[in-house]
Amino acid sequence: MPELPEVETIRRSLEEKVKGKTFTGVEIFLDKMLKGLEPGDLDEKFKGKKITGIDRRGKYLLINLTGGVVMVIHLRMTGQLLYCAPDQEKAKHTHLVFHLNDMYQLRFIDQRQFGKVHIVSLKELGSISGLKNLGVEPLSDIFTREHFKKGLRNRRIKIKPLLLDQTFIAGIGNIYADEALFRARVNPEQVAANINAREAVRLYTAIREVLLEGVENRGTSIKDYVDGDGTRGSNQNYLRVYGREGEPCLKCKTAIQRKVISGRSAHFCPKCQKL
DNA sequence: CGTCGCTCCTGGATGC
DNA sequence: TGCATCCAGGAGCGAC
Repeated sequence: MPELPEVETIRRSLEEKVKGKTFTGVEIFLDKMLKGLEPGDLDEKFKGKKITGIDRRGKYLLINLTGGVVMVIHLRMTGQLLYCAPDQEKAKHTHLVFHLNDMYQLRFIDQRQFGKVHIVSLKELGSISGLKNLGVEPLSDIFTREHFKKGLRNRRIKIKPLLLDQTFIAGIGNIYADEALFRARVNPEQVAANINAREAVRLYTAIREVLLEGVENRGTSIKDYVDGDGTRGSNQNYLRVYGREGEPCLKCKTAIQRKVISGRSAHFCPKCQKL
């Protein structure tokens, strides 16, 4: 579910609520969702730690605590992280409840149970392989046209699965990949190395645009996604290809196609995005 | 190393 | 209505 714009929206909405607050305890309803916190290190690693800020890397949320402790959270497909009043009814699939000293709670909810919360010391951060191997942040200054063009060189993989590869670029998921490819008029099955300079620049620009607009619209809420306050985003109203199979292309009226590429559904206009 | 297919789950939509 | 099947926004893992 949540891709870069959604995770960034959650980060912003949560940070203003919990920054400066202190954790007082945790309730664990499903063991496997929480990693790195044994009953023995509850006090040392968690209780009494104050939240100093929240960062984002790719689709990971990093909640920084005093004492060099970090909560690393990945929401995968259906995860939610909600700041809740204590009397708010517990939603189905609430697996972890973190208690704060303002009596409010940070709740981790995840229908499909693919998400994960790690509580680690700074020196253990490197043991989270997905985080360690993340690629460039697409909205940062070091992600340049040249950086992107270079990354395509010699890659025999199709461009769509490459965009989804988090070690290539961090934070793009299925929705924004399809939207970026449509705007750049690049076919999702195009082999990365065969993308020419002009197309590469278009795709580079499109990636930044769709992600930035996604953040401005506070994320894409198709099914489960809400921010830290439980508020839905509005970017689903502006999607041009994702979820529009059979509907007319907004540019040429050709029916949008859906095709499984590398195990993921890709949505594209067969006329505007010729191979 | 690069690429691909399978897998972890629940539940909503669809088909018979 | 009941039941089976397919599908979903992600990514780690083993196989080749």
